[in-house]
Amino acid sequence: MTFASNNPYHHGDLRKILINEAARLLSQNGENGLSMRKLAGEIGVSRTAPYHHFKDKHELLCAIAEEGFHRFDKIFVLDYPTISEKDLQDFARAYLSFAIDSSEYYDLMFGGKLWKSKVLTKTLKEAAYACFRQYVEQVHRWQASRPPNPNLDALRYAQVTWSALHGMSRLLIDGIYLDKAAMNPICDQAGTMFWHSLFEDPRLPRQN
Amino acid sequence: MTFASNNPYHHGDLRKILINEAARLLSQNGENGLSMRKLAGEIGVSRTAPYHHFKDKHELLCAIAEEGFHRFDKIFVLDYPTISEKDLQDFARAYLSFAIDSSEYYDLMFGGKLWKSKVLTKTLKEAAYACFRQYVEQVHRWQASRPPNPNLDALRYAQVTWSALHGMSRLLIDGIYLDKAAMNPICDQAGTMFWHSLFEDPRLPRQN
DNA sequence: CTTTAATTTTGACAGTGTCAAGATGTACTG
DNA sequence: CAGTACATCTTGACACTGTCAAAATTAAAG
Repeated sequence: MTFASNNPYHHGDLRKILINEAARLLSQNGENGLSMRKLAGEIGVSRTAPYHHFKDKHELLCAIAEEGFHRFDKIFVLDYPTISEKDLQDFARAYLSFAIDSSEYYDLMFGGKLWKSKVLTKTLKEAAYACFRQYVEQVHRWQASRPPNPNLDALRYAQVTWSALHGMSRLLIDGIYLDKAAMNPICDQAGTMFWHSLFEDPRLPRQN
Repeated sequence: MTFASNNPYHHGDLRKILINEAARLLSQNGENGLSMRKLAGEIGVSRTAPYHHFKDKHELLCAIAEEGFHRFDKIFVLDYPTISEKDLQDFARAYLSFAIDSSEYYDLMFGGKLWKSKVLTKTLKEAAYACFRQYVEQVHRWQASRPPNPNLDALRYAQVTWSALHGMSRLLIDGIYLDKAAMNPICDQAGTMFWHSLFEDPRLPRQN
């Protein structure tokens, strides 16, 4: 008889403990502060114990990233009845706030370290793509809330605006070119650009 | 008397050889394919020989990144007499082409690995910031070539558009959300957005 | 209780970055 | 030329990493 609802392991639910502790070490000591051995030591278990719950260090990181995506996609459920320029600026702020406040998660979720390997966990891939799909749908809803710009391909728009948010996040997190103190005006600028591309009036004369 | 113009070392100019070979290993075997020991072995020198030319592995990587920036900023010298929408799209293509074709350089130049450490080589910092300054000046020239949008802050605009290019590069290189086959339409979309924000006519009625 | 399977540990291996001491070669000084 | 000073390279060592194989421990099933 198991001694708790679902504790089929010696150590309680070691898998979950590993993920939590790993995430803690990660956000405390950064990328290089997390090693399999230190993680095991911190929990009080032998060096190779984690390998019975995760094939790899890679697989552990995938699990953490997946958890990150589940937290992240709460950002995309804000569908206002009608969208304003300020709403887009606030959306940018929300995206960047997550990226900065949970930068260790963000690094994992959108870092080449995981993605370049091409062997992402199936569940992680799903979580990641669900996030983007949700955003594309959001764009469709935004488009529908006003007389739409017929020249706008929603997918391309989603890709470019996401890229901008991602680029801003990366530059801010890594401390390249962008200063965290300037986050608000940058978000304003981005939101404004997003806004005008969404609803740009096609009857205007093109200037080129 | 030295036996060549500037060969004060036993091994020829080992420093330069190290940088070149390191860059080669990097673009051939990727980030993890470059270790100090393998690098030394490949050149045919002992494991710690490189440490007399670079204090750190970090410092070696800084040197490579610096070289990358010097190649990179050739992209920003294209100042057309007058700028068109297509020019901006082509500029985006040029940026992404460099990022993708020299992705190992790009990873170093704009990767958290170096920047997060906060101890960048002085020369690398200068090269990196010179690149961005050059772009800001480019934006000023673009603005001057037409009746400018008075609502536009050139610095903010440069930051956001660079972020977009950087984000697109990252997503493409890492294989997240963006597909390399779709690079052209994505660049078109980005260039169009950049264009309309640059010269948006302030006399138009805002729709919000 | 015995068998089976799940879980953890110990020991080992190859690889990493980097330091300290010594060896070797090069360049300048008398 | 001799001898000293310095730059460069090598050898040996240390602590750390991810991960495998085999043995030991514990829980579950028959």
